[in-house]
This record gives sequence, structure tokens and C-alpha cells, in this order.
Amino acid sequence: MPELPEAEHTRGILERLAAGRRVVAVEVADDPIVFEDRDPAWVTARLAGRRVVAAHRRGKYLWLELDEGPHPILHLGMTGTVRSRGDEPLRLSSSPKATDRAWPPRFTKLALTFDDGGELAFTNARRLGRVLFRDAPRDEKPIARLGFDPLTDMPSARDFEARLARRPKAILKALLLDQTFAAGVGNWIADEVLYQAGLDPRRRVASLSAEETARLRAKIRHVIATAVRVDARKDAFPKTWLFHHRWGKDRDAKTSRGEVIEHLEIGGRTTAWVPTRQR
DNA sequence: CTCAGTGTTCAGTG
DNA sequence: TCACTGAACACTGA
Repeated sequence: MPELPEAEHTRGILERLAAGRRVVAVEVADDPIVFEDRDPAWVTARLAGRRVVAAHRRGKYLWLELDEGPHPILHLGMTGTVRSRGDEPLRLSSSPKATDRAWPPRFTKLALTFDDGGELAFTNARRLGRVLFRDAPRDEKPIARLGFDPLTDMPSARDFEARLARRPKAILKALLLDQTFAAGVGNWIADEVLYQAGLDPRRRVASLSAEETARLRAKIRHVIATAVRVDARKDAFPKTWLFHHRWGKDRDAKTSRGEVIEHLEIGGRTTAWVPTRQR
């Protein structure tokens, strides 16, 4: 379920349940895709008995800092969740099922029990999520390559312009989805930012005026900060946001202002936008 | 039954 | 190197 706000919500769950505790039991699914070819025994041996120091996030990646490496990195993919036993999931389906309360939840890939009795489960229905182990998560492979995190490391206006200047030919929508540019922006956030900034998603970076660049930067920060502030609860997003209407897909989709929403495909992803507002 | 979807990576082309 | 496409991964809900 991830984009940055959901990942930050998940970081909170990890911090609350795991930080300062010791892992007393581990259950690992035999899933070479999610665990990158690590077998369950290897994963269990890395985690059992470890004390969790802290939970970190950069972009859509999360990791637990342990008292001894390697440290586990989580990526939720499109359908991953982290649940704590007894808590409701962030996104309960419209009609709650008995399986929503089952433990461990369906599609659990990794379940941890802590010395204070807390329990966490990482689920991944579609297997697009990952559990990776790294000695220095920030400085190694996937995380080291990420661009700025808009929540914690929003660049200055000057720095932002410099970063854009390195990608003059990039198409705006594709640039926003590029995790080596802005880490944590996904499909709906990219569309929301461009909608609020009034920019056509097909524009090239080099065509932006100074004022448009400033608007783009401001909206990246605003959309993410707002979504994080309400803990990624979609029903708490401002009613004027495109988000609520983007999948009114069947033709007559309209924003809260009555503007017609159209759909394009850019970079292999569906883009919702409002031609009368985005230039 | 079919298809697209809050994502990433890699191979291949230009 | 950069920009872009398509494929692969696998399940759910419309």
C-alpha cells in the first residue's frame, strides 16, 4: 500500500512495537522472491535474539536497526502491510472479513514476537515487496541510490533547481516517479502534485519557468506533509484533492470543483489529470 | 473472464 | 549516460 505517507505510518508501527525490544520468536515464509533467495533458516538466525534499536525510513524503504547487523530492510511493494497483533490495519477492506483479524494475517512473510509480548507481521499478497539484509542500509544498494526524501530532506529552492537542471529532457510525471530523484513519491502523489501545481504531466523539465519550478517544489512538500500529518488516512485528505476522484475512471470523472479528469499513460503508469487546469 | 493497479528492476533500444 | 519501453513478479476487486 505504499507511498511515503503509508511507509511513514508503517515506520511508526515498527518504532512503537519493536524499538527497545528483543526478538524472541521469528516465523519466516519460504519465499525466495520476497527474501531475495535467503532461506527461512538464514533469515531466522539473523533476527532471533536481536534487540531492535530503532525503526528508520527513507523514501518507501523501511529498516530496523538491530544491535548487531545485518539489518532487515522492508519494502512494501504495492500490497505490503505491517500489522501489529490486535490493531486494526490502516486500510480495512470495505466489508471487514474474519481474516482481517486472523493471526498471523493472510500472506504473512515474516512474523516477529518481542520480549514484551508484542507481535508484528509483514504481509505481502502480491510478492512485490522485499525483505533485504544489509550491514549498512543507508550506504548500500537500494537505499543509497535514492534521491531526496521530501519529508525529511527537502532540498532548498536553489538545490532543487540544480537537481532539475540535471534532467532537462525528463518528462515531469516520469521524473516524479523516479526514486533516484524524489524518494517516496508514487503514482497518486505524482498526479496530485502536478494537479495542485497546475502543470501538464507531459511537460519536459527544461520547459519549466522559475515560478513553475518553485510551485512544483512547494507542492511536493505540501502533498506529502499533509498526507503524513493525517497519518496516511485517505478519508482525512483534503476534499479538494484529486486523489478522491482519480478513479472515477468511468468517463465522467470530475474533481470536487467540477473539472473533468482525463487519463493518460506515461511511463507505463496511468496518469489522472485535469487538462483545463494543468498547463 | 479479463484487466488494471499506492512498485521496482533489469534487459534492450535509440 | 540518459530516456524510454516492455517484461517479470502474483493477487485482488471491479
